[in-house]
This record gives sequence, C-alpha cells and structure tokens, in this order.
Amino acid sequence: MNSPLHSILEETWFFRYLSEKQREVLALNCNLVRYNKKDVLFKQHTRTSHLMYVVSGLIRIIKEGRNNKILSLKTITQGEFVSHFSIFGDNIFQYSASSVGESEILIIDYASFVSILQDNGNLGMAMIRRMSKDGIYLINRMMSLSHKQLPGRIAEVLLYFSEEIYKETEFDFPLTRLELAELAGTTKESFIRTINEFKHDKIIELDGRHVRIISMDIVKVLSELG
Amino acid sequence: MNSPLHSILEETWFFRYLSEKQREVLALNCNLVRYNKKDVLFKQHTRTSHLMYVVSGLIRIIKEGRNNKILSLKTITQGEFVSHFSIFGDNIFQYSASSVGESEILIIDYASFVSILQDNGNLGMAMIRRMSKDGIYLINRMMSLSHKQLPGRIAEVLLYFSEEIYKETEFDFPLTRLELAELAGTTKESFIRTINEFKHDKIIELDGRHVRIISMDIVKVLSELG
DNA sequence: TTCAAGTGGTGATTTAGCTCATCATAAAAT
DNA sequence: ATTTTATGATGAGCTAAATCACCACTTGAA
Repeated sequence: MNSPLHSILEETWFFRYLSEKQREVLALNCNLVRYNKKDVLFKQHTRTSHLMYVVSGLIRIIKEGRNNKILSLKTITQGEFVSHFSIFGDNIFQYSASSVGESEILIIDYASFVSILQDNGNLGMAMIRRMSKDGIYLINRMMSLSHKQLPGRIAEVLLYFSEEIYKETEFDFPLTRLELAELAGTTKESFIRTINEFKHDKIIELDGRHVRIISMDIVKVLSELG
Repeated sequence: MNSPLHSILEETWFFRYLSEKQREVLALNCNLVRYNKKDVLFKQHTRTSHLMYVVSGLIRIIKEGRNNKILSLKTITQGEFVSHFSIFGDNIFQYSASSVGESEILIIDYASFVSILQDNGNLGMAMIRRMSKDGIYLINRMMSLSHKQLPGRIAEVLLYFSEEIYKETEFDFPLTRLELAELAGTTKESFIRTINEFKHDKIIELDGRHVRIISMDIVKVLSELG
C-alpha cells in the first residue's frame, strides 16, 4: 500500500492512532478533493454525509443568520477537521464552509470513521481532547463578542492571524475587509475605521491586505483589556 | 455490589456503555458530594483534577472577565458533565461553576475515567456526540450574542428556562436579575427594563421571580428575529 | 435592632458602533 | 475596450444599550 492517498493519510495527526487494519479501511473509504478560491465545501442546513480534513489551504467557517448577518466562526488550517461540531452532533450542518484560496481536503466516509472510533478508544480520546480545545476557543470568542469592544476584538483578529495562522508579525490578510469584520463580529465600516485608527496610531503598518504589527505589546494589551 | 453509589451510577447515561469491570473500577474511583446554595464547585484558573457529573440540582457555569464582567455560559442540569470542555482540553479551568440551589455531584477521578475512555470506543463516541451538541449550543449562543439585540436575547433566556429546564410555560427563575442578565449577555438594568416591557406588553406575566409565558408565539418570534 | 449587603427597579445621560449614503479604485465580466 | 461588480474608504446621523445615580425593600449579620 503506497498510493498517494496513503502518503497523505500518513501525514495526518490521527494516523498514528490507527491499527494496520484500520489504516487500510480508511484508505479505502476516503479521497482527496481540491477546491479553488471561494469554492463552497458545504452549506448550512444541508445534510452531513462525510468528514472533511484539511490537508492544505485555509477554510472559512461561517454561520449565516437573519438579514445577511454573518458570523465567521473560525478559519481552519492544515491538520484540522473542518467540522468537529456538527458532524457528530447533528446530521444537519449548522454552518457553512468555503475555501479561502486553493485547498486540498480529505473527504472521509462518515460511517467508516465512526466505526473505527467505536473500536479505538485512543483515537476517541484524541478527538475529545481536540474538541475540548475547540470548545474553549468558542467560549473565549463568546466572551469577546459579548464583552469586549471593537478595538479589543480587532486586536484579537490581528493576533489570530499573526500567532495562529502565519506565526509572523508581518503577513497578508487572506480575507477581505468584510470577511475580517465578520470574524470580529462587526460591520465592514466599523472594522475599516478601527483598523485604520491602529494604522494612524502607528500600532500597525497597513497597505491593502498587507499588515506589519509594529507594536505587538500594544496589540496584546488592546486585546486583553477589550 | 449494591452500594448507594452504585445505584447512582446506574442512573447515569454513560453506565450502559461500561463493561462489568469498568463499572467496578468507576465505583471505586468516584464519590458523591452535596453542595448548598451558592457553593462554588470550582473557580476559573484553578487546576482541574476530576470530572463532575450532575446527579441532581442546577449548576451555573460562568466565565469571568475584566471589570467584574461575567458571562453566564450555561446552566447544567441532571445528567450532564459540569465540564466537558476544559477538563479534556486544558488542565486549567477556563470558567467557574457554582451550585444554584442544593445539588448532588458525582466526583469522578480524572485518570480512571480517561483510562476507561481509552479502552472503550463506544463511550468515547457517546462523549463526542454530546460534546458536538455542546459545541453547536455555543455556536448558537455566539451568534445570538453578536448579532441579536436585547429583546431577542431575553426571549431566548425565557425559552431556555421554559423549554430546556422546566418544560413548563410557568416557572420561577432560579436566578437573580443580575444572573439572568449575565445569561443574556447584558447588564442588570437593561435586562430589567426589557423584561418589564415584555410584561407591560402582556407577553408574559411577571411577579418577582415567578413567570408565566402568556404568548409563547411572540416569545419565539422575538427570539428568532433577534 | 440596627446596620450593612444584596436585590429589584427607574430615570437621565452618554456613547460605541450601526446604518445609510457616497465615492474611488480594482478586478471581473461582456 | 468598456461596462459591471467587488472592494476599500469616509462622513453624518441615529439608536440601542451601557453607564451613572438613585431609591425601596428584603435579608442577614453584628
């Protein structure tokens, strides 16, 4: 067994938990799909049918509400399941996912993965730990959205891309201003105004999508004080 | 094996997933603790050491932020783990828990439960499903907090107690106005004002902590439209 | 039994950030 | 090549809800 699919599976974090048998079962029950910029992986309210694991690229997870109001839940990167929450809790997707740029997604048959999970407590435990972390992430976002004000939430967005995604103080936003605003739980206009204040206050350099955080300390204080 | 502890274990949802051996191990590694009104189960930022499962009573989960700002995450009732999120993701509690009235909590040794989980994929799968539902709950709360306005969020609180907790249209709030406000992600004053508007508009009857929902339809519409 | 703390309630004022309107530039589409 | 559609940006005005300042009543402690 030395297919390209197998070498991709070997790179996943869960591969090491699988028995030889389970590895074979999984290899037979998944496939790799390439998505282009802005391609939709799934839409809110549709039925769930398989698991999606990000091999490469950036996936934007959004929840759509009334009046075209959108809340961006998270951007998912390499090594994460696109949908931890919905897929095991409900057979209807509670949110939508789309590819930001080019991405490669490992599509895994739902029933096959579940049957492996039922037979593999260590894998289950690993999933549980990851889901716990996701839960904590959601709780922290909830706290920010309800109690922090705009500068704090926007500082968080800056930190999120700088620390979680790019691990650099200088980077290009992969999203438009509107999408960034949705991540901060605000409107396009308010986002632009506030981030440009950061620019005028020399906390960041900003040119289009290119950002350089000048004073990481101030950004962190802003995010903490809210 | 017919101790009072064992009969309590038999009543839990996870008991049926356990082997005879695991049932015995668990019975030896847990104990029942009674808490009084306002007793603290654990405080945010302290180390996690064991799992807590609600046998009876109501537990309030809150996240404490800056400036005495508190967000009530959830009230946990019979049959739920007090802490799905933190306990498996981080060894530091990310929130605080306290007993609303009298409550009975099953304290389960963390290591024992984890070792059972590692050996029991079906239990793991059941935990995963429950955690998925909790994740969806958090996502919905996030959406409400960031995009719905006060009347919608307060209607949600009414529905929450009516449908999730008491399964009645008439009930007594188990919480103070301030605590209810924290659940709606607002201030005491704004909560009081808005819920009294509901009263004046004859959507609910309200006398102190006693509520009767007169028009469930209007409450639902308010909560849906935000 | 009186004093303090907690709770429910109301009014006046302030303000963060949403809405709406407009415009310039960039990127697609025809 | 030129129209159309996204995107980034700014200003004016509005409004929901926070803040501040009170008060009345209850509960519990000293």
